[in-house]
Amino acid sequence: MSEATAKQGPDTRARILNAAESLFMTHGFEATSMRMITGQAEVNLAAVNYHFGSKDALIQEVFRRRLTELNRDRLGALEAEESLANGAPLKPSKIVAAFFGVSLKMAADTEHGGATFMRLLGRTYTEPNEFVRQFLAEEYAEVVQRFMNALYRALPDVPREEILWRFHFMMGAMSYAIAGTDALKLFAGDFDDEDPTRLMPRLMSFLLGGLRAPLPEEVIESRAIRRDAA
Amino acid sequence: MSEATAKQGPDTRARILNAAESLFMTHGFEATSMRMITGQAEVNLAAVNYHFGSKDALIQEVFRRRLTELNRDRLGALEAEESLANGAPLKPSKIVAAFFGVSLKMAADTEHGGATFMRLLGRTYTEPNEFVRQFLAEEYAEVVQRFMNALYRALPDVPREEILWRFHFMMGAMSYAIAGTDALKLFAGDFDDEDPTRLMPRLMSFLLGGLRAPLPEEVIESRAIRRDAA
DNA sequence: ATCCTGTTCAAACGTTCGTTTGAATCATAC
DNA sequence: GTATGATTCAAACGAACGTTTGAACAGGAT
Repeated sequence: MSEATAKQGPDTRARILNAAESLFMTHGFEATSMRMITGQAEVNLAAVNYHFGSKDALIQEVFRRRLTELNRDRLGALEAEESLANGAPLKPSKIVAAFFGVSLKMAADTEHGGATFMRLLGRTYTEPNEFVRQFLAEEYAEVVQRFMNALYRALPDVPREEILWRFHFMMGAMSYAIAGTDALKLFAGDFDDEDPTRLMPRLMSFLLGGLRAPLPEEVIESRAIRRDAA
Repeated sequence: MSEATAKQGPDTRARILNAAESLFMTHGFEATSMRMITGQAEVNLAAVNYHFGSKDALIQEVFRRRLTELNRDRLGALEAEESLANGAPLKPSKIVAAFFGVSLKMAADTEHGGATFMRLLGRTYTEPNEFVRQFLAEEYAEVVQRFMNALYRALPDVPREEILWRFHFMMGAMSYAIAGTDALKLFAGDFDDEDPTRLMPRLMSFLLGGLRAPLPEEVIESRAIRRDAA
């Protein structure tokens, strides 16, 4: 063979990744067996270990494939705003829109499995599995750092710790929004699924409202004291 | 034996429930084996099946034990506010504080395992396991209905669908806030764990900011149109 | 002392898991 | 054609899983 990959009909590797992605979302990592994956992908049981080495390595590859693209798009959106701003601090709404807009865009892509992946990702932030968490942390490190710095510049009067927390809250709201309607139906059985494109403005309003909310009294007080001391 | 329960040293049932709760949080349901549970609880392997019937039934009991108390407290807090209000609609902040305040209070109780449970619960809203979701839905139905109705009364001008979404977002933010610092460290390695009692005011500011945020333009427009038609 | 009932215990059950193996199959290079 | 290296395949591996079993043990009532 010439090099790296290739052969057989509709590429075995991709078939496995797609089947795994979808099954992981439906059943979770542990509850998804190799036999379920290879069955749905219509490949031989041994194919996973041949192409990826192990089940754990397959899980990593499922995330790597998508996260690379997702985080590249997020950084791209941020940099586009930054070059528009010409060195001035960005508006918080632009920063939030860059990060979460890209996420929701992938979540809306039902054609190429983006929606499936984002729901899987939302679940995985709280995943107990140690090495999955470790891997996510590494993949996210740079992007989060960049966005946090943009927010620090945009909100110089808000304590950094407070911004960090609120970013955390925003991630939670988004994850639920995407992981989704399932959980919503959990609250209201009569809930209509309706047009998912309306999610973006809804979520954005909520996130910005939360981000710009008045600081809790404790924080205001402690800052006032610190200012007095200075 | 007289009736229901009892015998042996430090109650076998409770030992199993505590061990299971803690292990489920650390490893997830599927990755936690009966042998791990009975090992940590220092009881015989067969004790789980004897006392609970099956692993699935044990999972249910772990949740039932805590959720019954949690939802009773939530309803209690809501009713206390309602009786204070004397029939007038409650302020949204009071409603939100009743629901999420009780949650955070349990999350702050590290003495009796409340913290462990709340982190487990946060993870479980997005749990793939079908019957766990089904069970959660049943346990939550009444409480959520009551709180939603209170919010409908408190915010008569906001479309009910919008309130439902925002409640959903709030649940997400809270879950992340509790499930927690783990995920936060995922974003910022240098993050200090610090005083968890400060979480409550932080989260409450964010939630209320989000809940009271201006409606997205789409919604405002569609309401204006509807009003014109009327 | 005897029986009864609730509980514990060690051992085993059958099933399913992730992984490994070695032969079969295929496309290309010579 | 024949050799070569990549891929597929059916079958098996040992380990771990949730559950069941039947005997052992406990305390209270008769």
